[in-house]
Amino acid sequence: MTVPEPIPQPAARRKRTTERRAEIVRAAARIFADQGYAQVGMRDIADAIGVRGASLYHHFRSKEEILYAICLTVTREPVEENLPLLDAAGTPAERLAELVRAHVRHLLRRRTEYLVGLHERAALTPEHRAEIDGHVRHYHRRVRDVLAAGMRGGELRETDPTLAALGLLDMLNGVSGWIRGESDADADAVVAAHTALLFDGLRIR
Amino acid sequence: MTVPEPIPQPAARRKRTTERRAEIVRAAARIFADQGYAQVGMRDIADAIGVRGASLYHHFRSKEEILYAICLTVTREPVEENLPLLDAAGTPAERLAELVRAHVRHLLRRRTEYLVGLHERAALTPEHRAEIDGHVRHYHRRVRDVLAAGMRGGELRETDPTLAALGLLDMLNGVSGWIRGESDADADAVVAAHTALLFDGLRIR
DNA sequence: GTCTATAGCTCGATAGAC
DNA sequence: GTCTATCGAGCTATAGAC
Repeated sequence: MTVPEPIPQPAARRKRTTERRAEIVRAAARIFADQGYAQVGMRDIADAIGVRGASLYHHFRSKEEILYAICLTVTREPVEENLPLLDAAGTPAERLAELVRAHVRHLLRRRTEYLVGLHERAALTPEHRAEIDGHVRHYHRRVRDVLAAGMRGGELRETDPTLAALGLLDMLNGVSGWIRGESDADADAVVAAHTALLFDGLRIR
Repeated sequence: MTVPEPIPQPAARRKRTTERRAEIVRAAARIFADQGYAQVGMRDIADAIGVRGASLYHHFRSKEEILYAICLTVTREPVEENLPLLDAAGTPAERLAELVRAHVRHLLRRRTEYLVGLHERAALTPEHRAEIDGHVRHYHRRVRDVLAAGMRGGELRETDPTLAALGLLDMLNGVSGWIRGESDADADAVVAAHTALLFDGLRIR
């Protein structure tokens, strides 16, 4: 019998699809964050992981789909991972404080993705843009509703819950612009300061 | 005698340089905010004001110089117009509250410029980038110093003044992402809510 | 799964007439 | 100050070999 041996591919040339995808997204986020989405070419991303530009099209249909993957990381992931904390035990203020901690920790873990996902949404297709905006609005509404519940219960000061939720989330997302470090402890230093600022305010009374 | 009459140029074709510059900047900010700096071509900007692309190069040396002009509006202008309020009479908290009001009012007047200037700095040349970042850091330092003065004087709660200034400015600048309206009164509704949030906090004590 | 090669565009910027 | 015309560079994406 003459069944031909399978030709072994050079190991350096193969890589499992799923990890390659993640590698591309991570590299792209890094470069997009530094230079801006549209200034970056597919060749730049390919160079960063040691392949040719054309090879990226085996994993993503377009450059925009890479951006879409980054945006999902900073919108759908927080919805799935952080919002359940708002359904846990405790008062509204306690649950909100837990969300703040989880939000900043996630933000530090995915810092470059936040920098891109917060600033480059204009480059998404209308369909992707609509989905991403939907996640953002969902997150905001849940925060607003917990704020409103805390006000009804007498735990939080009466104010417009929509504006309060916008202010709170703007403050938290702005952290991605300047936070340094890697660990949850690095995040928690910011969490302590911002939680005190948000709940107790600047002024001594 | 046959002195030739000067040929009158069609009025629609002439426009004084300074107002043309402002017109270009305003149109560019609008389109950059909608579509992102790099997605927009010089032809798009030219179309919006009814000229050909080449004509823009009589007023600006490059597309980047238009972006630079926009960024100056949202960084140098606040330094020049808002920071003097921190030197006025009153306690640190009172002067800070005046700065918050002026900041949000300026932000609403130049809303599209803020959307661009906050998100597209990566596209500036290194020299322009350095100057813009310098204005931003200057503004932040002055806010931080007033916060620190308020803490020393016992008017404000003790906390890291650098983190507090970053949190405060992130909250204020985030307003550009969702505020609607035109007038100072529209701005002041947000100012009232955010000032209460920043100074008194969410929690009832 | 990655490669070479290139099609097909679009864009920023310039030259020179009016 | 604006125009027409165009250069040359750079880009995304595809075709097809390996």
